[in-house]
Amino acid sequence: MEFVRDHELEFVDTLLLSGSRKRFSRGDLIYSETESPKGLHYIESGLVGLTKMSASGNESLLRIFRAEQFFGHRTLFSNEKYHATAKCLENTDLVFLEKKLVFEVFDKNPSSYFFLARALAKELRRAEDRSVLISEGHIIERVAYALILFKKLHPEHIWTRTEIANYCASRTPTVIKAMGELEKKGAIRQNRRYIEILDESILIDVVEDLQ
Amino acid sequence: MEFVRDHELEFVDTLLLSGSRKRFSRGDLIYSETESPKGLHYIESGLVGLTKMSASGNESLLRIFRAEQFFGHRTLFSNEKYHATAKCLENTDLVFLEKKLVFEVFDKNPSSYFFLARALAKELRRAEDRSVLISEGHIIERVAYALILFKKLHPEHIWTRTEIANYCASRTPTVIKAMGELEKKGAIRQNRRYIEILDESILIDVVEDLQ
DNA sequence: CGAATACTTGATCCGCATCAAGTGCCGTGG
DNA sequence: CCACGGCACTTGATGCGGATCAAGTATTCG
Repeated sequence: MEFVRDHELEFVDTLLLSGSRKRFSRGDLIYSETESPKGLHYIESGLVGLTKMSASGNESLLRIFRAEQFFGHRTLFSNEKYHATAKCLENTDLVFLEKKLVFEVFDKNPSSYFFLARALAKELRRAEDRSVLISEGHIIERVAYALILFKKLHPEHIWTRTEIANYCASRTPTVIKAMGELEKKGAIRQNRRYIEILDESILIDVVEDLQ
Repeated sequence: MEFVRDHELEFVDTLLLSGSRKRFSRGDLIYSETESPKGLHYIESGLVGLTKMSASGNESLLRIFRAEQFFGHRTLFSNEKYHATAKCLENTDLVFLEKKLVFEVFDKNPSSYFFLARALAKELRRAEDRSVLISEGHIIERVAYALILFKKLHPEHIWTRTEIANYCASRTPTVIKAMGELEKKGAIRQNRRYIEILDESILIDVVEDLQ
């Protein structure tokens, strides 16, 4: 969840002033599936992924939160238990905001729930777009789509092949082979773990070809 | 979107009084992808599916709305264009609520956006649960899951094999074969188009076995 | 009663999961 | 600052689940 800059309101600052700060490392869990929310989380720097594991070993990467965004809001305000796990994709500095405080501040600010609803609406669209993608596309399209999306939203992060696979509902070796194809087409260049997009239009073509 | 009974407020009634009624038939489109929302829709009776098609002919069934629920809310309040298509799964009686009116009534009622956020939160969880399901499960689990869900949420509807396939990110013949398996296990009985669940615990086992 | 839609079954094929056996890189701790 | 342990990356071989195609039957609705 991110509050739109234009409308950024003092109540957000109020919240952040009263939070407690903590540093996490890549791989650390912030919260786990089935736990009850104790508050809201805000990212000062770093990257957090919302993932859901299955016993068959598949880990889905459902949502990604970056610096200056909140997360944990869906569960907190819906009065449920976490349905997925929040895990650091990078070393991350977090601010934790006590549940009681969050509700106080939100209830005092009439527009807060409107912004919350807007954020959830956007996340719902993205979740449904992703589910259409993974339910029909060939793997090369899915990877192309993920690369475009990641470049746009989280360009600073070094995406591992496994993270891409988890987003694409595929597996590491398959993603590596697909990226080999994309490199052959001249769409990307791979240099060690770094992925450079040479020609985004080729990626877009790949995605649209079969959609 | 559904307003919780306990909290059902007069503003909902206010809205519905000022709406215009219209009857639709199975298969009719209420709105299509890329259109701009003109208002909010309410179902008096019937069933509406939110679907997204791809040129490759796959149709994903993303969300299902039943009697006494609103739909079109995600797009209306997020100020986007529709990302999917609303299509009647049964003959349906709708109430259409003018955009301007909806915003007036919502803005006048402080709790309205809270309920909207809660509804979106629930829909987001369901969307993500579905995406985990379709990204990892064997087809028999997916069908079992869909049958449990449909029985719980929309028991009155006669679900076609194709609708189930669209929800499960699969295809009609595959679903038919999976349902044959489930019938062999004694979990369900099929009688023409009607599907009877004989032993839900078997379905649950199937879902949990491989998860 | 006829047309459209839904269901069914079997044959074929291929994309990708899976497995295995490496190599390469990198951060971290001595 | 270097060595080493743990990830991340890579590649090839194999097998299978389910998509696809096709042809036909059943059912529902107008």
